[in-house]
Amino acid sequence: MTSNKIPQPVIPRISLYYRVILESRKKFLSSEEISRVTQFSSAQVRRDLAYFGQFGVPGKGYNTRLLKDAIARILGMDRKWNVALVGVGNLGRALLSYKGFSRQGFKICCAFDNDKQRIGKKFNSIEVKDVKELNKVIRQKAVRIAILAVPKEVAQHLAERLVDSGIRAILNFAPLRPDLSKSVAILNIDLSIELERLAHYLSRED
Amino acid sequence: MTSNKIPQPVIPRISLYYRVILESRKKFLSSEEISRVTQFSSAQVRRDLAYFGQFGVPGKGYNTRLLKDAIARILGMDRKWNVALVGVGNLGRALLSYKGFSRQGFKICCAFDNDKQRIGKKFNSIEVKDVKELNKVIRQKAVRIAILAVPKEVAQHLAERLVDSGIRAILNFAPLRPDLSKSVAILNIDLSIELERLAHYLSRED
DNA sequence: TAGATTGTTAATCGATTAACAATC
DNA sequence: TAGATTGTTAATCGATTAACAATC
Repeated sequence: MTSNKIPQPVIPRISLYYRVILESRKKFLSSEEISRVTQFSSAQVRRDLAYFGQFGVPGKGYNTRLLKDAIARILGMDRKWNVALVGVGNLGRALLSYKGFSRQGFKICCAFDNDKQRIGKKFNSIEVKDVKELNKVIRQKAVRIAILAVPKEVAQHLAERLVDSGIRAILNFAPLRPDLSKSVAILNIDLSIELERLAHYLSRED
Repeated sequence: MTSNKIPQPVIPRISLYYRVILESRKKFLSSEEISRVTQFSSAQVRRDLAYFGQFGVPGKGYNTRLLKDAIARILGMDRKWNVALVGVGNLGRALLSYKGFSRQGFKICCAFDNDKQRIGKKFNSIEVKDVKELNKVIRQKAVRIAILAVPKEVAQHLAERLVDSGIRAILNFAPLRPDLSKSVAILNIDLSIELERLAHYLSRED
């Protein structure tokens, strides 16, 4: 029923459809209407949704309330997720203060650093713990998602410790791709690579 | 010579090869060696590089110094890039302080905000300017890359103003995809979508 | 019923890979 | 020369799209 042979790009697109639905006040939305807002073709909208079931009504479109619930379930947004944060530098603190996460059901429930200056301090009412306690705390709270915002030199090591602690999915901001068991999901947000893509684009221009 | 029909995923991979080359102390690197580090197949490494020319020596591999220079040229890393920052909230300040950018030739040369509390303040020796001056300053400095780190409510408007000011490439952190002329490159870093991908992955697991 | 829009299939497009002749 | 590795082609794989019968 769920993901049998779903193309990689489908889930991120479904997230975008979800936003459109959340913001719509209409009872029904057609694939054509979703297409207009997201810029994906209506055929793609229908195909993407059809991977997960039959949510539409021919001639009318998709019942917004039902589709919202269906997508929430697909994306795991029908529940709350605890998230562990490793690294409370500039970026880590920015993420701690970001209100958007909680609005979507993600709660940073613990934060770790190795810097004595930071340990014990509170940011956004989360107390920074010594990274030595990482394993203990994550196990105890049964956290499964982590955000890794540490220097590249320690990223591989800490990613491994996260997995040892029970983490199953990592959002990694270090400019290094940790090499982990294939059963752990890791998404790399690599700002240098994105900037290089832009620089390449401009270099071609002139 | 440059990009005629280069598949989208090529440039980000080339960025990763570039890192491997920068960190290698060997005179020659084979596609097989690059493959081992990056986890892309050696055929893919050769194919990707071949889009841009013939850099290798059959039987030996790629001359590291020559390949480094070639890729630097491809990625536009053979020069410096000025970058404008719009939005000096938590995330914007984190990006201002990030040392990694300058190491790669990107320099945040100006920063803008609409918050009186922030205007005039200096972060990392960059003075925050009133967003009203955005057009004037960006034109005058002839900046072509911008980082957009503002709330989603104002992202579309500010993206348009950036383009009006001469910006040709935008790294956007707002959870909204600005709709711009196709001739402007825009890359969206959308943390909500990435977290939803992870949540989806975990939801399938159990 | 007539009009609208879904869900799905087959055709197309785009990217990756395997294999190997060419070459150092 | 023998050994190694490139650059490239053809085959394969994966994702998107166009089209339309089914259906409300």
